[in-house]
Amino acid sequence: MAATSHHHDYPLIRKLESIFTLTDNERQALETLPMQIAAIKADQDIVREGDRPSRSCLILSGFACTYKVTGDGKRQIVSFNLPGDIPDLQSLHLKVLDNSISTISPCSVGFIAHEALRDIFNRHPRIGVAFWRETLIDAAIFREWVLNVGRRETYSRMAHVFCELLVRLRAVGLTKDYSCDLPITQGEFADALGVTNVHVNRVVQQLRADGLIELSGDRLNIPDWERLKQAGEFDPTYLHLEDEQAAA
Amino acid sequence: MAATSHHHDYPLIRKLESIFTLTDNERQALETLPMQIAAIKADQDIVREGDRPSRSCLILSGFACTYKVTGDGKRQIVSFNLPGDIPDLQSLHLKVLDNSISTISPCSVGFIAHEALRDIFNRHPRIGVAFWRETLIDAAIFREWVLNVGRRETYSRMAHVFCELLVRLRAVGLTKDYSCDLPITQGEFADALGVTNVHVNRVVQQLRADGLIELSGDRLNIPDWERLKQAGEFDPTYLHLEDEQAAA
DNA sequence: CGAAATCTTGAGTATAATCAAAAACGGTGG
DNA sequence: CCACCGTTTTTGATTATACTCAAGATTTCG
Repeated sequence: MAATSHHHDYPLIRKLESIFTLTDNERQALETLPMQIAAIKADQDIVREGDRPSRSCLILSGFACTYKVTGDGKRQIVSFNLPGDIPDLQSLHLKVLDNSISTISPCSVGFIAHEALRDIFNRHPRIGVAFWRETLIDAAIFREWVLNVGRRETYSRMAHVFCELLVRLRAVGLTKDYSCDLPITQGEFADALGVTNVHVNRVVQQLRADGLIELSGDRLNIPDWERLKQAGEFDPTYLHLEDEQAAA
Repeated sequence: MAATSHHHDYPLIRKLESIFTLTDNERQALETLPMQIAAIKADQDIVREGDRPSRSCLILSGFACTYKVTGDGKRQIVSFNLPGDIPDLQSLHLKVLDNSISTISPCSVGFIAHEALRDIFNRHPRIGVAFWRETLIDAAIFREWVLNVGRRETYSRMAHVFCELLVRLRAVGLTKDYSCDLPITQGEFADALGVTNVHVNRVVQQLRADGLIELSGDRLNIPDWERLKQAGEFDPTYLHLEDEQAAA
């Protein structure tokens, strides 16, 4: 299930290009970044809290999540990881992982050795800065997540998460208008929002009844973006998308 | 109230030295990092959400916090900022601030121009990495905060915050055994934990009654560290302190 | 000393959790 | 294609946790 590959990763390069124009050298360095590609089934841990990885994982396709667990086994998802994300990039500088990362749907994942990352950062400092920036955006998402979980009621909280997911998916080209694939169960949303699956279900039904979302199976459609944004108090500034289009 | 200064900042240098040994050159560069020092009263914003700062602030003394606000004015503190912290270091690479930073107690703050930071990182790449690492630890603290707010009941949540504060203060030499100054009101804890001040009060009383904390005025003492740790499920791994002493 | 902020207490209410079970869905193998 | 199984979604009834509102006590600070 694993192969070494030297090839593009479009979602990642797309994200970087929204910040600055890559030189040919930089682009080529990224395209040939050595990467071990693996297909991973749904609901499998990619890395676990306590690991001391010597590589980081780039999500090539599929949905994953970063999570932590309390002593009595309650899971808290602290962010969803989408194609183009490198959810454990921090392990480059922090020896021990303080969170686990699991797939939500089947994923294709590229493992990049820390050595290769240090090497490309040395040779292309702007790429290093761009990757630092990515970790800063992750932190911004965590901050917003704290606000969401700490201070918004569940109705608004759910609306907010749907908005974030749509905007982030659009930034990597995985939406069609206001629709996207969303293989996230209500139980997983519960773990992300810090509530129970029963409660998520009731709130989802309200959102549906209010005409803010259409959610069935793996598919999300947002019939009224403005009202959903308003319900979730969603302001995409914290995602730091340079592309005004993507943020709108 | 502002003066330009070229001098040490012990808490910051101390934090960096816990990661690796500074060369004389590196140490000197840090000690002479140009910095505008300002004394700021309690409960003043240092920077505000939406700002586009051209400098970052280093907390030299006093307590501050990073916070965000919901549409209806509810505040969520996403982390406490202690001496040695640079809570808006991210503004070096993210143009727009997505959070505000306010003092909690009177603070001495050093403003460092982004230009000066870029310069020192160019000349001393290891310092750049060390600062990147600091932002990654901030992110780790946010993750733990999400878990705390999302999945722990208030009793445990409070215990956890007291543990985190003590360990972080110890790392910068601001504790004496298991005591420290803690100029944080119950209302501020409420904003940090996502509950009301009334509820914080009731839980603090329980923690006191159970002999886990002694809290009066600006002073915290922890009579039974082991039990408090247990109550808060506190594991300091996420703080990524290299110094085993500090983490214990 | 006096004003303002902070902490404390109480009573009633709202939000969400828990427990339990039924319905719907999705994928699998015969 | 259909029957079956496990998962996910849905519903209902009860309970727990934390909020709201309001007022009083205490502390802090000028």
